[in-house]
Amino acid sequence: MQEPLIAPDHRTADEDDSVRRQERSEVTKQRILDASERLFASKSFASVSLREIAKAASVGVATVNYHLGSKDDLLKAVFLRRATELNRERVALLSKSEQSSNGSAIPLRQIMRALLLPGIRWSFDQGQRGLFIQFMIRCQLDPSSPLYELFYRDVRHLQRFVPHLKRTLPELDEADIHWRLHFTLGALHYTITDLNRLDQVSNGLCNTSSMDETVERIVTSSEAAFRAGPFGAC
Amino acid sequence: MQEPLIAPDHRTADEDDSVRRQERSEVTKQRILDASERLFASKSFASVSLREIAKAASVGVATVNYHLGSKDDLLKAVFLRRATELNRERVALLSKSEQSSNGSAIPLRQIMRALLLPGIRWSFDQGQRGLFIQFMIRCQLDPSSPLYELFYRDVRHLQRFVPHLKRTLPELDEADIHWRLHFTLGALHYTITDLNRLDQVSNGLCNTSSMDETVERIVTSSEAAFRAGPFGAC
DNA sequence: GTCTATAATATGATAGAC
DNA sequence: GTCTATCATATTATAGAC
Repeated sequence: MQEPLIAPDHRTADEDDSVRRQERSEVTKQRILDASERLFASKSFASVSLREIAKAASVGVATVNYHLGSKDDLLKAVFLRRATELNRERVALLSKSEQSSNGSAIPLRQIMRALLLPGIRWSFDQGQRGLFIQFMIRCQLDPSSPLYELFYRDVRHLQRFVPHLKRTLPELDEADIHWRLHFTLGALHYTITDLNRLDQVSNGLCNTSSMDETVERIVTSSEAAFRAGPFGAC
Repeated sequence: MQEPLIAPDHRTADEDDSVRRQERSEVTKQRILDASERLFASKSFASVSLREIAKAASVGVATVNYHLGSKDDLLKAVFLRRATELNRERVALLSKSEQSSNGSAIPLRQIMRALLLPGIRWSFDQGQRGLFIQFMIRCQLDPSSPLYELFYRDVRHLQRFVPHLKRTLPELDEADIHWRLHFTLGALHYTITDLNRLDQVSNGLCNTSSMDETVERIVTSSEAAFRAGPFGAC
């Protein structure tokens, strides 16, 4: 796993060979993960076969097993390769806003943007990130996926948003905030996985191809939902 | 398929037998559909096997095929048994509001309730309806399900809401309305399929066991999102 | 490391007895 | 109508050659 600590100029010809082979191996592994990500994004976990994956990655079936173990392990590897990255982006945006507000409450719009922008941005990515985020959200709703439980543990980064929302909206209690956070995430997930349906329902009236417009629209909508005063008072 | 038009008292003993057998057959078919609904609600389409279904319905594998045909046909039958019912409920609530408002615009809260109440109500149903709505939403997001395309055609009942929203909120243009309808449906779907996650994230702080509270909260939140003024103007 | 070949098992669908 | 038995096929996983 670890690169040997010997300086390159002290390597023998055999050692050089070994390093080159390791690099080639890593490339193959990533190619398998890429192919898996692509397939899992467009089909449910159970309906993708290892043979399909092997074919898409241009390797033999055994190579998949060699690098990534069982099918369940493969799925976890696909997930783990990028999962934390998204949450890190969210929290990074939140921290940046925290710093620039110099000790006073973060404006609601900035909190919403930190929560929503990374997911939307990834979903508009034409490359692997766009595929990944679809795969990720689909797995969350697929109870037959081995990741299902994993998601339920991954809630800490969301909880980081709560104290900031409380401070910015002191008239809301914590339950209010959690409920609206939930509805906001619903809008986000539906937007990421099913923007085509909006196209369909609206007969192409909505411009779903602009990332900036999509972000501004969902941020505006979510902000308004949060501003709706405490629950009992209406 | 059709019940014979002969009056019961003119039936021979053989005909009575035939009718009884038909009824028993229908019961078996419904039992298979119930079992399928239950399994598809908790696992993805591809990961449920016909053998599991047969076992759950206490029939042989061949009986499933006899009554429902192929696996794809079975899924469609499970779907069709209840699919239109939900949309009918929505449109019925909308029509009722239309009548009671006597020619003037329907209050926004009533429109939201017509859109959201049936789905939430079904999801709180302890029986088969609660299972069905989970199955339905999951299939919508599962591109390997044979129903995937079907959903994209099923948009007319949603479009019925648009003119009413336009009339109630004349400051919004049609694109605004479609976008917010989209976000509202996202919140709804996420609430139906993943209310447990809210429990988890909020550490049990939110009372997710009350249907009335859930409805009022999502209606309040969606109403506020629709009231957020036209998109360009903020 | 990567392949081909194969083992062990599971699946959807159907034939045929009752 | 419903069952058991079976077909043809597909699957995951692994053994063994190179």
